Amino acid sequence: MFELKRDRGNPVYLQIQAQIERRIASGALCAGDVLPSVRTLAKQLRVNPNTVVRAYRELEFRDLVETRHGEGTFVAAGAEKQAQPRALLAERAREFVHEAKELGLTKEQALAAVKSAWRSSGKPGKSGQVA
Amino acid sequence: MFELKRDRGNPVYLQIQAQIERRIASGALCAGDVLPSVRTLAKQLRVNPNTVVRAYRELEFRDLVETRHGEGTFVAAGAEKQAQPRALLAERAREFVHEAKELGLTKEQALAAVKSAWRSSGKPGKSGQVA
Amino acid sequence: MFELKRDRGNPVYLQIQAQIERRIASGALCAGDVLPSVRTLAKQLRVNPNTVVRAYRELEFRDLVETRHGEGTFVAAGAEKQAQPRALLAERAREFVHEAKELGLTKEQALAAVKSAWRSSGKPGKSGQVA
Amino acid sequence: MFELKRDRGNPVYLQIQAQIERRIASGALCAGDVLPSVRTLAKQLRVNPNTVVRAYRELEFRDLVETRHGEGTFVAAGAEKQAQPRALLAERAREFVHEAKELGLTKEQALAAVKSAWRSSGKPGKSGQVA
DNA sequence: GTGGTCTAGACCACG
DNA sequence: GTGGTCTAGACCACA
Repeated sequence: MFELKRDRGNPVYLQIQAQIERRIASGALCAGDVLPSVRTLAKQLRVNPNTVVRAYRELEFRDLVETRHGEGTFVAAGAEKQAQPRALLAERAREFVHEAKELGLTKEQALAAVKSAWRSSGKPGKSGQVA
Repeated sequence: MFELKRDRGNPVYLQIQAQIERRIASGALCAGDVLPSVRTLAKQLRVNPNTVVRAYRELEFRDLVETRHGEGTFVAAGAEKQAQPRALLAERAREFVHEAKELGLTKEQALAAVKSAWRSSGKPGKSGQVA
Repeated sequence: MFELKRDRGNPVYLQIQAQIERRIASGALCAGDVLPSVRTLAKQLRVNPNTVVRAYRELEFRDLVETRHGEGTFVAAGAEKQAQPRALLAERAREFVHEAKELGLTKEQALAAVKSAWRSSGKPGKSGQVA
Repeated sequence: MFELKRDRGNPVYLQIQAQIERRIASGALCAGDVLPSVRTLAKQLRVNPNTVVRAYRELEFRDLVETRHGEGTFVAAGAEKQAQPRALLAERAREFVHEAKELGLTKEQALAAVKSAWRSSGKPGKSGQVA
């Protein structure tokens, strides 16, 4: 379900945070849904539980999730209002465009790269539900 | 000339490296061109000279630049062969697409985001062939 | 300078946070002042550095302090506006009164306890500067 | 009858313990009185019964209450001698004063805060002698 | 030197 | 079982 890139300059806990945020934004995770338990996710990602804890804590700080002691971590009510798909994507699009320009590519070339990547990428999970 | 984002999990020296690499790929920097001196660039970016040194050192290790003692740092001959615009962009496009799908967006929405970002982005620097 | 109580149900990192917040509120710490370095404070309090890091991070999240990588942790500009002495004390006063009432004490007895504690407590640090 | 604050670093079972202790100290609970049953209190506080059990167990360990199998939990004879209102309050007063000083407040300001909190606080429960 | 991230593993609180 | 706090100690990024 989750995927991590273990490279320099891409803290694991931020990757976890970002993925959860995107799933909330897409509606794949809805208010009230349980997140995987800290230990479960840690095991799944082959990561230290503390790293997951940290990701969850920051999401809680931002009111995207809430934790109930002894029960688990849940998507907070109203979380979908804070995690807007368009806004999250716009930022990434900006970065992508910036780099494409620095590489001296034309708009067409950049778009072609996206289309190509879209084709070769597998079908998304249940996020396909968004029209 | 250079731009830095000072946020968590985005090492400055990697950003410097990446920007230089992209300029080499785009042809904005050609074999034999001088890079700004360590001190100059450090001052310009308001960064510790050691950070620039580190970026240059790794570029040298990858044979993209070469330092000539007492003269400066130059783009290496053949650097453009190692820094392929398409390859560099493809990786970013993949990431972009992956996130867009996680956000539950359609291909059209993703492309629209790129087009929009392209429009609202300023003209590139001296990155040549972009009209 | 700092004091910790190591008892159940009083997380160390929260105590550190609270003390720093109170010093900002009192003016003992002003915008721009450096906090003790993570390692220094950890050693002073005989606590694990990570515990201090955690306290500092949450303060940063609340914009009470800001960290400059490689330089240190500083009191943020405008921090004094967020840390209001009266507000911080009012909450504690409420708790104190609640417990005093539960103990069946009169207002006079409660006030007497505070006066007595005030007398037997040492002079404060430089927080005495506030009139 | 009981009130809980569900925040970080304020174990529920300790809050229960402390409240019972204060009521014993105040005379609101006398030797021989029955405490609410574990299940009743658990339901009332919307807490897991085990948490109440734990609070009662520690009170029993300190000889403030005693459990009679099949009958319930009772305030122990002589409990009032161990739970002294003044002593319990003195500790809290010390903490309160310490924080007030750290906040740079004067004695008068601290006392005013207590008086104000006293006024705005509701009448206590059955804690007797408070007018 | 500074702060940042991560691991391994212990012990506590709660259901 | 769940999450929360803390430790000891490693390695990285930055000044």
